[in-house]
Amino acid sequence: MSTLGFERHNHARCIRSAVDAADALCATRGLRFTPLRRRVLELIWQSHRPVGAYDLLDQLKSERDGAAPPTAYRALDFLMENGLIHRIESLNAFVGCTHPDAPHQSQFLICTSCHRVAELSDPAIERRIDTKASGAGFQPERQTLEVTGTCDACAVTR
Amino acid sequence: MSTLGFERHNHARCIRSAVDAADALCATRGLRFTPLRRRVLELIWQSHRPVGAYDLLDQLKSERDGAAPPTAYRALDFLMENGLIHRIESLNAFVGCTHPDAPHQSQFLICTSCHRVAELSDPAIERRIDTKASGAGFQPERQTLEVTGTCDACAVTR
DNA sequence: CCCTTTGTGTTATAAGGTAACGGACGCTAT
DNA sequence: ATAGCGTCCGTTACCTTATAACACAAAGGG
Repeated sequence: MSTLGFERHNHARCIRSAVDAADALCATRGLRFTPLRRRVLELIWQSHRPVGAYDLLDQLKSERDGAAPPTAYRALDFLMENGLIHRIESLNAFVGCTHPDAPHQSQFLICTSCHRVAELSDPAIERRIDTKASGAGFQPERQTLEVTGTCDACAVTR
Repeated sequence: MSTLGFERHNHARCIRSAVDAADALCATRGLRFTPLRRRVLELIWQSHRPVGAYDLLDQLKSERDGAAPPTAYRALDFLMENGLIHRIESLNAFVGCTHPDAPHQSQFLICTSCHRVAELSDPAIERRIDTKASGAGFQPERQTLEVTGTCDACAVTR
């Protein structure tokens, strides 16, 4: 199995399960998963590549009249606050979260060749960073880890 | 000693030594450390807080005629390429590198209260991330680790 | 059914970043 | 010394990303 693990997965199912999970999560927490928010989450899940807010906005514009930057950003804010998507800081872009139920820090492998992204999700690294920061007298709240490089699918192709 | 360790340091010396180090490094590598580049490095080192490109530009404008965005960005690019400054991705801002001689990944503690920043510089974490990524078949090239939270000086004050 | 809260439409503007071209300056080799 | 070349910087224009502020609509609780 390759790094980012996207070779043969059923992506339609992938999208559906992400949206279903979001649905359930919002129901549980009493959050309003409005049509706009749902649609934005679907659009983000169209691929495993991070999506820029304005790319998203272009799609929204073609679907609903009067979509403007705040239309996109407000939905993105909601999705981020509730852990349904992550922001890739080094790309100013957004990607679906693969396990929104379990709280976790942002850890990503980013392929500079195919631009796909995978969550690393390593609790050991997370703890280690936390310990190191705390040991220095710092109270850590949020971690952002972004590793750029080449995924093995792309490495083979070269 | 507190987290970010800035209580009683002589900041004038701090700036001077950073610029001297840059000077030496450029001499060694045959790079042109022009007045503009030197000045931008000095401005970035005015504090241990990350500086936005446009804040920098405002200062440049007051010092030299016709400073425009490319004036700032070109100098910033040079300084980054040569490891003299780091970019804080989550803030779209730049901060001086505390040890430009030793190649290392970007690791930062960022206080959301005083906005000061310190390099973590933990080779063990760096290696561990590298190992984990490689183990997943990914060829890592660059790491960005940014931890936001509260430094102990700010924690006490609350 | 009214009221409050939350979400969205709309306009405007702020903040961050790059492309492209021309001229100036500093090398090096003749 | 100077011609030629490469790098650096000035300059203009423009693009991308993000937020502020205000008005209206819709949802949900008494």
